[in-house]
Amino acid sequence: MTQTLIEPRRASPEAVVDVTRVAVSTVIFSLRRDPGTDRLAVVVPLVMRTRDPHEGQWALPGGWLDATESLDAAASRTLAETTAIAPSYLEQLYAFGAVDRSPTRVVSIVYWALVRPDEIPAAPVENVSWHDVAELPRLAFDHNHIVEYALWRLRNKVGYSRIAHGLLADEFTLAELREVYESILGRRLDPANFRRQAENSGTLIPTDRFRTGSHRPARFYRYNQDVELADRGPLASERTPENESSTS
Amino acid sequence: MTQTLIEPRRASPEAVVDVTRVAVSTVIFSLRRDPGTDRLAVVVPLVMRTRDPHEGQWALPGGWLDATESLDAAASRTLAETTAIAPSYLEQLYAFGAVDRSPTRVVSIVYWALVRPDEIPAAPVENVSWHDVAELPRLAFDHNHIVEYALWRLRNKVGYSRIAHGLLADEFTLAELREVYESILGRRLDPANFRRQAENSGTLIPTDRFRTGSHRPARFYRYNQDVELADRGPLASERTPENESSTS
DNA sequence: TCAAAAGTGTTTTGAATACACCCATGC
DNA sequence: GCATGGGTGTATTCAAAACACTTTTGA
Repeated sequence: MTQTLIEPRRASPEAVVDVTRVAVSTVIFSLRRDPGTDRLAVVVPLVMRTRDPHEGQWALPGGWLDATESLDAAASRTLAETTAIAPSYLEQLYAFGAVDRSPTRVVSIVYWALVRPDEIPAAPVENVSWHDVAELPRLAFDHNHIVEYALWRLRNKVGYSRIAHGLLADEFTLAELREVYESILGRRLDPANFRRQAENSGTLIPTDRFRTGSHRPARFYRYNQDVELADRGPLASERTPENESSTS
Repeated sequence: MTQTLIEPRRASPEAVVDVTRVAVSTVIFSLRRDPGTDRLAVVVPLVMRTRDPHEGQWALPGGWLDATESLDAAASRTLAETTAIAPSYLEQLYAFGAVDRSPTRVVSIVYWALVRPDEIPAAPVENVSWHDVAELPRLAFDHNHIVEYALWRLRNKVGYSRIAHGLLADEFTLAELREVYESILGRRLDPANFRRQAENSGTLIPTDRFRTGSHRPARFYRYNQDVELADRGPLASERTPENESSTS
């Protein structure tokens, strides 16, 4: 089901030189526990390109914008075709349009998304593999640059919104939530202070269940679904049903 | 020199139904003192459309993306053609691509810019007029929505960056700077606290000159040019010479 | 001398931080 | 019991805010 960038049909070959095509790509973030270090790593799915340009290189999942679908819809479709899952968060990142970013003129509307690790299908998808963002290979086009920018946005936004929740299952302990923040920000957080901030945010609902382990049980929390993952301003009303996540 | 949205030449008429065209528009913010209330108002230049669709309605300045120019370059060109001035700040806002936002399929890459009032040419440009964003008429396409979103971004960004400086001349008093903030945020700020924040920001350089008026003279300040107007992350390196402002 | 804006000082509040310490469980 | 993470209490630091007060000018 993976759709890579191939030439769409066009009216006449002569038009090529003058035509700017619109592509949509998505940087899909998720988390994976490294079996070796036992630490959470931020990972993104990449697609192996099977044709030129950049055949044999890893690239962001994406495809051409259909004339009959909105940008958001195109991002959702792309994402579903690649990973077969609905993201818990999806937001437009940036439009990249340097003239020389591709052999032919392509403007890419790039989205970024968050996916809960438990929603990633166990069965691997052909030509797709998840990569630690800290150890990315050289990607096709300007995709290294794009991932770098998406990471910057993720790290910024995690500081003033609750998007980290988009990477967690419905119920989670405060230690698990803290670990998400730590893996994204790349530094340790004080458990006591983190707990207070989380509790005072008004977005967490304590449950009656506890995670039992080898030590004192930790309370499970849920999210207050009334609170948006992030303030998107006047854009929030633009959301279409296909972008609504399983959060709701 | 005002360029409005007209049909670009295309290879063959049959291609129309399948072609998605890319336009670039810019929300250009500036400030104007209302002669009546003597208060600063946030204003944007609008262009009267002289042909369908939406003939006779005001619209954001914009034009089609040339196949040989980057998105940033297209925004700069558009802006220069409309206002004949270089903005002190220019940043991509959002890509709008709803299917029904125009009779034909158009994806608009929208930028937002800041312009110093003293850089606006006194001679009016044909079909262009500046409007108070608080009293906008019904605009063409989804441009009301776009301006609303741009305003939201401006108000957000003014809180954690020094972009307000992009609306002021080289030298200014703290009262003038404070008035810019007040007009953007729509609320009064404490002069004493504002002064302290401004002085501690490390971005202001006091001069030896003073604004004399009917009362105690106020010191002029300049900006520390070493500090960027806003942290644009990894995107900062993307800036091309044509986007560099007169700030540098 | 007075009005008005420039500029300083002081107090309070609240959030972020650091860190000491108690609690509850499996082993 | 004791190791280990869960969870609480508290002191410190820092910035934002509120507001009283002094300074300097033109009229």
